[in-house]
Amino acid sequence: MVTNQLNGTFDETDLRRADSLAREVFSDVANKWALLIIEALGDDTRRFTELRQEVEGISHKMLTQNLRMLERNGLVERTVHPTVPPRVDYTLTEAGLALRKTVDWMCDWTHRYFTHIETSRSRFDAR
Amino acid sequence: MVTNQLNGTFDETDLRRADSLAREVFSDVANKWALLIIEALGDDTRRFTELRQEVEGISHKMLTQNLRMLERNGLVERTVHPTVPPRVDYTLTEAGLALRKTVDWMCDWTHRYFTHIETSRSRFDAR
DNA sequence: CCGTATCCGTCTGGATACTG
DNA sequence: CAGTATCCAGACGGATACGG
Repeated sequence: MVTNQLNGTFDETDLRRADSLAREVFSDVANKWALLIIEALGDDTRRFTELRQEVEGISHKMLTQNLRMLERNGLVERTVHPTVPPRVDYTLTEAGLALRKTVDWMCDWTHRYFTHIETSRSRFDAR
Repeated sequence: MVTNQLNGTFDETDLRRADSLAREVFSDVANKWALLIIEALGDDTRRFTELRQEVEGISHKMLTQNLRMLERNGLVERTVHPTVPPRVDYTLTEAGLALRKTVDWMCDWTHRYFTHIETSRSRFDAR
């Protein structure tokens, strides 16, 4: 489980609280769109429509939904400019940036094991 | 996008192939159950039923499904012992172990930003 | 013990239309 | 431009049963 990384600075109930939260956040964040959005945000500030273009194949609905979720968990900051037409900027918070590092590593991994994956797939599919 | 990590040792078509594969693998792997299974496997060898217990809440079906997927992508090795009753062992491959490191980091992250996330959530939910 | 197949409700997620 | 609401097809995922 996700809790075997916990160090022992909490008491019993805190531990259980941390546990269930960790599990919740993990379920929230460990999904395709969320991670792709985080990756797309990078170090910059992005507008809604920019993100929509950069995260290929994402629908309007999924984008708002995931952005709300990321905002709720404190990974993304949303700033609304009261102009006409409205302009909304999204930026990664410090926590978001930290998580992005791990997403970067996942991307690295994908490319490092590119060949391995490809051959393993065709070997598997050959049955 | 996931491709901005590519270094230039491929030609045009290879690049596009690597791109779409990366995207595919990313979609496969970036899901709750897959990551929890990888985390549960750890450095050891696990049997089907052991995994079923360790990954809390996973159903029989989801476990087999994800294990097949991980096997196909070369993250998990499956060895069948021809005994009665049958015994099947699952182990992370080198690629799997490498990916597990990033999952570990994600878990670390969850705990490091525990407080931040919690306060951000209650702040958000207060509206 | 491990795996596959089937059934069937639930939820996801896309398309569309409408507000500020 | 950004966001919300509604509708609905199709995928997901759990329960169950059966086979090796």
